[in-house]
Amino acid sequence: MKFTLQHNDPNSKARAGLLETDHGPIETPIFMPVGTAGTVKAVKQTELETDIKAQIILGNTYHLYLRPGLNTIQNAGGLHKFNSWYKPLLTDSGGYQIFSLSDQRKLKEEGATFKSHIDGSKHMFTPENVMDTQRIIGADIIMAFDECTPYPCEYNYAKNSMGMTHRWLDRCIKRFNETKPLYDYEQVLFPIVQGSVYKDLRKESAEYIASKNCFGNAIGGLSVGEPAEDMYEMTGLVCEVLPTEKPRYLMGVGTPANILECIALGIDMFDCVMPTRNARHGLLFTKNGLINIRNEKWKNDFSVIEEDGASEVDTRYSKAYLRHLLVCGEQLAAQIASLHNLAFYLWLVKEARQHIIKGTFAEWKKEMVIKVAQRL
RNA sequence: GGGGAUAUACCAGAGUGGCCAAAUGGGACAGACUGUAAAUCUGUUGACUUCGUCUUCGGAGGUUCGAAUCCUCCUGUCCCCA
Repeated sequence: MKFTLQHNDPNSKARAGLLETDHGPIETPIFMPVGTAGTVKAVKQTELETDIKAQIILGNTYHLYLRPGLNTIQNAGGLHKFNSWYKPLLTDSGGYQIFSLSDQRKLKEEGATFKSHIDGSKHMFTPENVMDTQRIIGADIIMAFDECTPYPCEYNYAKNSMGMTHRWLDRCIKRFNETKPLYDYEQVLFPIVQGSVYKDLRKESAEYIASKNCFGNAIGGLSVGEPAEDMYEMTGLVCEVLPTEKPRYLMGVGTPANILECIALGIDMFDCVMPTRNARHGLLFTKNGLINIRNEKWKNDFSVIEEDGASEVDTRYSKAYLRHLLVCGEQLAAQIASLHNLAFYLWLVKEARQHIIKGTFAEWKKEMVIKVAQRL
């Protein structure tokens, strides 16, 4: 695997790069659609390739481990073969589920014990078995096992948690280095910076993570409810510390404006459920702002979803029709809206990349962050 | 023609003397959603300027300190028997 920095924006920390994997190239900055259970909800793989032009998607260790289970994934020959997605894959480690399923798990130095959200059965995740599991799933990029701290988070809790995440990282790296890919392509490990919203912790964590010299680095524990200003401050601070020549992945972010702001701070990779989940709930992202397509005002608006939209669905269907489908609870609504939102997100980062290459990113971004946050 | 049942807010449907501006569903209208326990969740849904006040439970009248609830008549709907 190889990461090449291609351009630096003259007026910000934004950069354009190329990440080359055995499953194909990824042009950064990039947005990675979330496909937790081996599927980007409501979107077919064909559509991911042709309509959305996704270059990499996510999977989740916790969910895939519980269902269908590792035997099935291994028998399939890994997740790429199982879900017929032959472009790059990234798996999250289950660290986020320590946060989101916090009432169903217990944390110890050894690892985390979970009660399955599906059947209540008990399971233990350790840095070692999470590495093994991600070998079996076979994502191109795998994530270290960490604790994603909640917000707000007491300083002492954040500090102790960060310490454990660091110790877990050492164990992840050890296990990762002791094992080999099960399939015939390379896998790389990204460690995760933690430290909540505390500058000294973030700096310490970033330095620790950087010292491990992994292929790329991630920032976690943000976009969990803190003010956007805190998220930007922490991201900026961490990007100052993380090595320039390696890809930086900001986990779980975010809104279109969040993404643009963080590209400007030097982030290369993003993922977020927002475009897909909000699509299913009727919120559309467009280059001119947000549309709650369920609102009555679209009932008789037969204009297309987005005139110069990035997806085929944008000019094929009217707002009134998509609203109708959503109000009726029709599955096609989720499909159209998800295609639209994801295509917009991919368009956004592609556009950002082109502006970085042209050197016009900063001014373009300034206008866009306002436009995309407007309510239509 | 005879007998019986029923009428409640946008719809369905509880409520059978005060705790009822009226349960619960649905619908409608709005909001939330950031490494997905989410095709989920929350709020509003008689009027007025909040506390509160006023007008509502087919219609008209009556009983009562007090009525969606009891009585009388009227109107509508449904069922059974001829």
